[in-house]
Amino acid sequence: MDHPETLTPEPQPDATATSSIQVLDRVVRLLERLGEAGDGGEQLSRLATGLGLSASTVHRLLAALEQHGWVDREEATRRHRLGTRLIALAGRAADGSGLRRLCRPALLRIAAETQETTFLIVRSGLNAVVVDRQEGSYVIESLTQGTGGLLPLGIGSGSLAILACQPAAEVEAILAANAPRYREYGTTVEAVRGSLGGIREQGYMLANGSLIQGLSVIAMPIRPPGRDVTAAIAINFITTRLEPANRQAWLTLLKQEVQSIEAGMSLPPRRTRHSRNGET
Amino acid sequence: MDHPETLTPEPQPDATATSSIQVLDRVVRLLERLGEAGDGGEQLSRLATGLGLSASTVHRLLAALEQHGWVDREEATRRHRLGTRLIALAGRAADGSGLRRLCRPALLRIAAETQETTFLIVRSGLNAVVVDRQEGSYVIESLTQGTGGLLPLGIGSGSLAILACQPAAEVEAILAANAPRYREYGTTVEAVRGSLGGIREQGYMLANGSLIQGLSVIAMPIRPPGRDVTAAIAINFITTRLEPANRQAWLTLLKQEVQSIEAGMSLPPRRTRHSRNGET
DNA sequence: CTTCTCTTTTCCATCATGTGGAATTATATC
DNA sequence: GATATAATTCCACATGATGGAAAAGAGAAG
Repeated sequence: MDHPETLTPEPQPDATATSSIQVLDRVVRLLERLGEAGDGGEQLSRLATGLGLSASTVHRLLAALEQHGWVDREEATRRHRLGTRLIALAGRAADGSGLRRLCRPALLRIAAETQETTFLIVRSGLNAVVVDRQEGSYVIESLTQGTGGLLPLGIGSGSLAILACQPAAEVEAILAANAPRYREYGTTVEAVRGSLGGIREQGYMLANGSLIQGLSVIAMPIRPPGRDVTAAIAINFITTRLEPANRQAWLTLLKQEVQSIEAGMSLPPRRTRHSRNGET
Repeated sequence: MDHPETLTPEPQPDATATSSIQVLDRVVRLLERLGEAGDGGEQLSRLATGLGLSASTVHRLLAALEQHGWVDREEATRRHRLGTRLIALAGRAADGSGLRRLCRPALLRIAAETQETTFLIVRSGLNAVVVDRQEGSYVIESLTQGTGGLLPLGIGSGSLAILACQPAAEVEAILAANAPRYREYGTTVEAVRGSLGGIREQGYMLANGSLIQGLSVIAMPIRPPGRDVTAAIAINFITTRLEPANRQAWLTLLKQEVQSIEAGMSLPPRRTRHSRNGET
């Protein structure tokens, strides 16, 4: 039960969510660290020290993960990176709720109409994740998130729109938990909390270069009748391109599309009677 | 009679790759099964029987996965589905190799020029995965794969283009391994093998409605100077829109873009030491 | 409301399973 | 070629994952 580590300064002060299954926790931390590695990938020894695990353990984990395609290994450099199989898994995850499929036509229409890049954003615990993205003609790649992009709830307009629609108690919990991260983005809990009221009243978030210089965003939460709000659609504009004249038109368009999506979700969760009778 | 306890066929059906870590294997199988579940998600008991595991084990696994955001749970229906966190992880996986970032501008240009939907496809073990996708004006959603789409190597034009560029020995191994799956797609090992020669000669794959009725595809492998070929770009056309007059133009355009990508990859960080010590 | 059935969750004794140190082999650096 | 560093294999050990049993919930039917 004791860990007589000689060189490890701290056992694990980080304590990223620890569940009842040790291996799993380690695998998750391992993959997350791999995700942070740059293009070159990461080498075993570095991962081992970074995670505070023995090289043999990391080696075993990596080998197992590689067998499942969750980790790819460049033979030449002997470096590891996240495996392509994860991409396939995530594709299913994105389709799983049906939300992406449901929203894609709307994203397409909005992107086509506004000529701007449009996003579908979904809550993921304390974060917001870009689930789908539709390019407009004006590409502002470097400033915006790609599919799979992750931001703390409260950072980014779509993220704010989602946060604003959570129950009050949960909002506070989220704010508290994310507080340390806000600093990284140059904002504070107070500032974030301050934005929420307006969003709730108006039903949308309008950012005029407030998060990123020169980038304006219109974001609107998707509020399915019965269920929780966990998604939003956001349109990114180069600030100079979002003229007041257009703004109202885009808001109307967005509102319209969102309502149509919500209508599509109002069908009650399909009740599945277990009629499966394959094996006996 | 309800409990299929009578047989307990095999503790390990061994159908899927089994690594040295039992929990991991189970988690992978669990997630994959969740991925196959429809929009409604899957319930614990069904997962348990489907995987041949005890309910308590599955419960523990699900709880742990949920803590990490890898599984989402709809409280109302008590059903489980793949978690949104996986989407974020996959985003990093897709960016990890730098390939997606490198290719996106090309995808954008091609999609803009041809007005058709364009794909970046990457090898993932025995499969090919859609890593990125750019919509054109003509949306043919239902026929084509979304991001994360998975097909066996050999099925689909991009997939074929990648397969054609693998070393001969590996091609045969892949064909043999995928043979059972080809049948599901209405083709055979021989047919697939037959297509490869032409691709190698021409340097691209042109499908005129051969895989899917009415859908034509031009696909070209990305062949980085030193490394293995693991990616391809594909353009999907409604067959009637791919006129012979345009075909050559699109091929030229594609070739040009691919070459530019290859040029961008030609600066690998590490030099490749030539220590042949393979299997003998 | 009561009863019955099916599903999910908790508990716990058991031992299979994953663990890390040490030894070995491969690879990079000088 | 020599040295240093990283990757891999081996192994005895006890930690941590396991499944059965039983409790707690959730519906459905009477």
